[in-house]
Amino acid sequence: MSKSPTTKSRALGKVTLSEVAAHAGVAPMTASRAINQPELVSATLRERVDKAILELGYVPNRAARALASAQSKVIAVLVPSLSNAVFTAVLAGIQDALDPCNYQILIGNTRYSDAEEEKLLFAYMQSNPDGILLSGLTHSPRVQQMLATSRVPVVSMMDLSPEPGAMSVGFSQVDAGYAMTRYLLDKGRKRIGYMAAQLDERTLRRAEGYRKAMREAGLADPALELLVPEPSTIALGAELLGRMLAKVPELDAIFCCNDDLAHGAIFQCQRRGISVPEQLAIGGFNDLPASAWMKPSVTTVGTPLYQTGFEAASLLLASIRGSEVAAQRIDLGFTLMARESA
Amino acid sequence: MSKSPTTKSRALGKVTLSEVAAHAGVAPMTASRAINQPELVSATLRERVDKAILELGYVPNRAARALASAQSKVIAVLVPSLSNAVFTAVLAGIQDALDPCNYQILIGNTRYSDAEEEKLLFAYMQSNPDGILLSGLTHSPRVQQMLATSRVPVVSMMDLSPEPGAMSVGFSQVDAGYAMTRYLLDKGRKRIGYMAAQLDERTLRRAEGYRKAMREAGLADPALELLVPEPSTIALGAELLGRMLAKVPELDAIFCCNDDLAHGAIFQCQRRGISVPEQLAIGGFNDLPASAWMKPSVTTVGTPLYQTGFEAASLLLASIRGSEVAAQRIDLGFTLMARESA
DNA sequence: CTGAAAGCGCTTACAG
DNA sequence: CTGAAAGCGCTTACAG
Repeated sequence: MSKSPTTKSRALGKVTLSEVAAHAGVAPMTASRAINQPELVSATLRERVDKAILELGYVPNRAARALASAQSKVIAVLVPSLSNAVFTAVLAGIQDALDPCNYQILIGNTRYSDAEEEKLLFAYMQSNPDGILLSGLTHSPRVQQMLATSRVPVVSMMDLSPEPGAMSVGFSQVDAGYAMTRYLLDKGRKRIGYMAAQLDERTLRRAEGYRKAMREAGLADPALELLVPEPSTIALGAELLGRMLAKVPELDAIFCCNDDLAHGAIFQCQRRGISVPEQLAIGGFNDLPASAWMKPSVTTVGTPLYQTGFEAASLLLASIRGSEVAAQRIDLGFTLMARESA
Repeated sequence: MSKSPTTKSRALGKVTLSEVAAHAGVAPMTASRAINQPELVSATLRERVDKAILELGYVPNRAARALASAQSKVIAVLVPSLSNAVFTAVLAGIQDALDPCNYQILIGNTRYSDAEEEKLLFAYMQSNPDGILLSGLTHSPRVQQMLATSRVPVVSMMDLSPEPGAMSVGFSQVDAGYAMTRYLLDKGRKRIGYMAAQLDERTLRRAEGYRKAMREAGLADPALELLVPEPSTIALGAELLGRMLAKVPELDAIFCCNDDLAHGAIFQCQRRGISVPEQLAIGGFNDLPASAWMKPSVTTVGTPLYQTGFEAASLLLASIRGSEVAAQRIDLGFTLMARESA
């Protein structure tokens, strides 16, 4: 009550629920109900409490509520990158799905690193999240263990889990890789290269699809693959185009594991005077905004990014609420966007 | 102690500090110290506690700690967009600066909306953040009021505050807008258009710089400006190029308020057979990755995105720690990148 | 260096 | 519909 403001007290010095209650002439419990379950409070008292809140400028203390209720109202989201437009699109979907529910979203950027993912997950676990959204299917043993121990609902995004109990939302990366390769094959291309960076699990699964299609066509050749661990950028796409051509001069098509690489490869072709698609067909992945507008426009695989985030968050919400979860595994599919570059 | 696991108890059912302490044969206080200030605990006890933590799989409860210590170890960051590469670059800098300090970062996407900003800030205030990072200088009265009431340290990013006490990190948007216009003028261009989207405060300040330069050159003409409120995209850049040209056929240069618009405008020129920069010079803003690689490469203004985030977070940290904050206003400058498009 | 007591600001679980 | 009691899991502020 009478703490001198200069004394370093352990309290925040902010307005508390009790003060609101006192101001409104009710018990703290009633003030709490007026805020969280107003329908259980008589109109008169509810108004008195609302007035007190406004007059005092009351801001609820989330930590206290979390501690008392054992519910954090926190959802943790782990994505491998924020600079990659792919994941910001997924995040937009998540935000929209979660927006009405008043959850606090913890966004963690793992930077494609298992160690970072472990660190972030451990940090987030301390907030007792009500649910977790993860990118991809494969995680380190320690991450798997933390998840198993906590028994928090988890939804995986961007690929489909083969495990029966697991919740996942996305599409088959293998099938999508296969589809693009098949498309290039159908266009009559024979020497089709696969160019990939980052080497995350999705990139590798697209490579599987590529190999399957090439094998079926009797055109498989390891020399056609160029996979590097560096982060995927336009600059890298430009560089890899050069290396690819040096390795396989008779190349007639390239499937880039994503659009950044494809854009870089196309810019490089323009600088070298290689005509796309006449001399070299180029396919990308994810259909980033520039792909539709570049000249030549980029043939690529349209993927349900926003929707993946939206559906994954919705599934997680349903699971948190304990309602019967219809589909544990939501296949959103993909679309081959045939344009000018291939 | 003996709660049946089927009973819905108010507790989380997780291992607590007290259990760790009991397991290690010490008081809870000692276990707490072993975790937070290990140097104050004897080696023997420290090891016993560490062992107990491992064996029990203890995860600290952040809410309890926050409540008891009146310190949240949370920093809230509000950015107007996540799909815009500008802000993800800023975020990367923030993450790197904050990484060693074990803060939890709350990333809020205001979507360029004052209402959203208010909503997010109010939600974040409930977590009692130790500090706040804001984008831009201008905010709604309610946001200003929340900030003032809370007395939480705030650092503004992306522009320089004229207010003496305020902390800000960025560069002068007006000066940068002026510099690009001056550059086009120096190239001998006369009918220089300004094309802008979103109409956020930065876009408007760049417009001020543009107008100043045009006025000084005696070439100012309101007809040369095309400002629209829609979000900035490549598609919009392509569309605005058309509208601009229809309005001012003799246009010989365009300053686009950002690179997305510039890319769209250039793609549109390529589709219409307009040569850049011969017939039309095009300048952009922010130096996104594609700008260096496109053909023609894009003349633009390089801005210290990552650094802004890094320095802003560092300044905030210093302010939270109460150390003498050297510069309240950090001007990181900008760089005109002269390339092929202008 | 170690610990017993009290309290942070809420909500749960009961009563009435 | 309203409220008094107890407790969530930690840390502060004191003692020893």
